[in-house]
Parts: sequence; structure tokens; C-alpha cells
Amino acid sequence: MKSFSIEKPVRYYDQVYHSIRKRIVDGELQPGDSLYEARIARELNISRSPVREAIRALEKEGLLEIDEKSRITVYKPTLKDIEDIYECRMALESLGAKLTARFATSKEIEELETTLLKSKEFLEVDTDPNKVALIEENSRFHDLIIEFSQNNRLKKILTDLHSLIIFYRTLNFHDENREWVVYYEHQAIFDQIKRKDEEKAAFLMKKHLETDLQHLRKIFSTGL
Amino acid sequence: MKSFSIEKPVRYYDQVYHSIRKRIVDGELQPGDSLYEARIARELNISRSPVREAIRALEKEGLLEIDEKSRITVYKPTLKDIEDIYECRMALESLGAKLTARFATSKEIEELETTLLKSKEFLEVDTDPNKVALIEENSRFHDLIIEFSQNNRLKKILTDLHSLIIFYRTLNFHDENREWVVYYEHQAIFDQIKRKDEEKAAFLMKKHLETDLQHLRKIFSTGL
DNA sequence: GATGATTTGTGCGTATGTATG
DNA sequence: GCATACATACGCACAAATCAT
Repeated sequence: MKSFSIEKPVRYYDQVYHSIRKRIVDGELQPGDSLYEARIARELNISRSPVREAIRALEKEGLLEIDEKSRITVYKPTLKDIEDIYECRMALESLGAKLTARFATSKEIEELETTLLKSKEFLEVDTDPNKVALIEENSRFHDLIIEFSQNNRLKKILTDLHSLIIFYRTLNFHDENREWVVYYEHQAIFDQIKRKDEEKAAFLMKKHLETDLQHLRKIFSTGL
Repeated sequence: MKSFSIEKPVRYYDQVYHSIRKRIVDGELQPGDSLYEARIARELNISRSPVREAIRALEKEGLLEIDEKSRITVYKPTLKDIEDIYECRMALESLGAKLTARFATSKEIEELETTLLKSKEFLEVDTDPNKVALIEENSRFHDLIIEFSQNNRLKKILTDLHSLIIFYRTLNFHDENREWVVYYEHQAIFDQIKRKDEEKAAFLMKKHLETDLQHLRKIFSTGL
């Protein structure tokens, strides 16, 4: 048995990559904000080399955009972008629901159910106006379905897609009752997964995302 | 009228990125091959900085893999990887076929038809045993459908997916008659796009990729 | 294993480009 | 238009990790 262990130094490149990514996902950096590689290096007290590499990776991932004059900004999707992304999500997440209906073990189905129960609890008792816990739990429902689909490529693509629109996730609940609709839609998807009806699970997932998109559209058109 | 123009210098990072990418897609670098950033920099007579950034981007794209000891290798998909990728392609390219059936202009439909005609010509008269021209034309058929779908996100995802398995595209024709089957399948998809039957176009695209995958499976199991 | 060659990780300097007063 | 401030693109140096002998 090891009594102690030596930690490998984590590469700066990785740390910077995750640090910037987190700042975007958490909303500290907002769509359209500018970034400066030199300033980030200064703030983190490291040289610019690892920062440059992290920025390239994030650009490739789509979270950062670098224009022809090398100015770096956080990706700010247009409404058309969001529609395109949702169209892809519908195709891919309904595939995910189908595969999970096919493959999920009883333990995994339990896990999905637990998530739904927690969501319901937050709906009934949580007083946080920002609904952070609820939003996280709803997000988790989608993540679990992808996880249980046993398709790693699907998972990778959807993870990337998700991060591109994560900033807009809180907008979804500006509308009254929307939270409850989401809950019932999730419940319906879950029921079909549990019954192992692949086609219905896929269909309901697609519909669910469609209403989600309708919602985002409305919010966008009323001036964000 | 300008009598001359000044060229902006193309960034080394971009050139290196495309250069390595091309070497992989063209098969000069094969799955599993090792790469060394220092050597590439020496060969191209530039410093390692732009090479490093290009490598990070290609890793993010999935074409290169960097292990825990920083060794760089060309991505070598397992059979499961290929199956996962095809499952995603089925979902996404059938979406592409559906959208193209919906949106394609008569000019775009003509363009698709031209590609099919060329394919048929190559099938009948081309004597190249590697069928390079035919393979390119078939690939172009898929690319055009994605192009005409008017969904840029779909295009981006599929471009990346495609490059991950492009090395295996030539394997598809080891079987006799496979080329003709592909041609007829493409023709059937085209017919439905022209008739604007979105669902049938999507369905046939999915089936087409399914038989494609069956083929790759067979080739893989018989020892590559 | 010990040694030397090679490679990667990081810091930093210089040239060049861009915004702004 | 010019000067200043500050950004990025690239090259290079050196230490640490890794590989071959």
C-alpha cells in the first residue's frame, strides 16, 4: 500500500483551458466579451505560451472566436445559430434517448428517476428565484440519458454543443409555468425509456427540445 | 481597378494546421503514426510555437491524440468508435437529407444530378483500380447535401466526423459490385430530394449509411 | 540502470500590427 | 499624420521528461 504519492504537475495548458472554459460556462465571461492572452497570462502569473494553446483549443471548440485581426471574443450565437444547434440536438439527443431506452440497466433507470424526484422537490419547495438547483437537475437528466446511451462520440459532440448555449439556459424559465411543463416532458420521456419504447422515447425527446427552442425564440425576439 | 495588391502573410499556425491535416487525410500519415512537434518545426523551418498551436487544434478536432506522456499519434479508431461515429452520422446526415429536400433550389438539385451523372461515368469507363475519382465524386454527393441543408452547425459537425474516418473510405470498395450499390442508393436518395419527400429522403440516407457500416464491419472483422 | 540524444513544457524577447488620442 | 500604448506572431533558450543505447 502506498503511504503517499507524488503528484504529477498538471500542465498549465490544461489548467488554463479549464479555467477559461469555466469562466464562460459560469457566466463570468459573457458572450461577446473580449479576452487578451497577455492579460490572462499576467493574471495567472504564467507565460503566454500555454495560454495561446488553450485559446486555440477553445476556438476549435467554438467557445472563442478569433477574428482576422486576432481579436479574441467569447462566442455569441445568433438566433439562427441557436436554431441550427437545436436542430442538431434534436437529431442527436433523440438518438440518445432511443439508445438509452434500449440499453439502460435497472440501476440506471433508477438514477434517472431519482433525478426527476429531485426536480419535483425543487419545484415544490425551492424559493431561489434563479432556480439554480432546478436548472442543474434538469440539465443532469439530459446528461444522464446521453451517458447511458453507450455512444462516446455522441457524448462528445453533445457536450461541445451544450457548452455553446449554456449561457442561455437560465432564460428558459422567464416564463411562468415553463418549469412544470419541462418537468412533465421529462417525466414522459422517462416513462418511455422505462418501458423500453425506443421510438416513443426518441420522439418525445425531439418534441421536448422543440418546445424548448420555441421558448428561446420568443425570449430572443422580445429583446433578450 | 487595382493594378496590384498586397498579400497579407498567412499565419504559420494556419498553414501548419492545414499541412498536417492534409497529410492525414491523404493517408501520408496513417492511423497510429507518431508525430513530433520539434521535428515538424525543423522540417518546416519554423519555430515550435505555431506547430504546438496547430497540434492542439488537431487534438481538439480528434485527429491527433496526445497521451499522458505527451506522445502525439494519429487517431486510430476502434471498430466501436466507427460504429459510434456512423450512428451519429445516420442521425445527422438524414437530418441533412431532410433539410435539403425541403430547401434545395432547382439549381442545387441540378448540381446533385450532375454529380450522380459523373459517378455513373466513372463507374462505366474509369479503369483506375483505386477508383479515386469515383470515391471523390461519391464523397461530393454527401458534401453537397450537407451544404444545401442551410445548417452551418450540422456542416461543421459532419466535416469533423468525416475527417475521422476518411482513411477508411477506400476500404468500402474492396467488395465487387459495392460501387454500383452505392450509386443506386445515392440515386434513390436524390429522387426523393427532387420530389421533396423529406421523410423518405431522410430514411433512405439512414439506410444507405447503415449498409455502408455493415460493409466496414465485414472488412474490419476479416482482418482489415 | 547510467548516459547522451531527443522531445516537450514553459518563459521571454523582438518584430509587427492595431487602436487611440 | 504621428506617437504612444498595448496586442499578437513567432523565434529562441533552458529545464525537465523521455527514449535509446
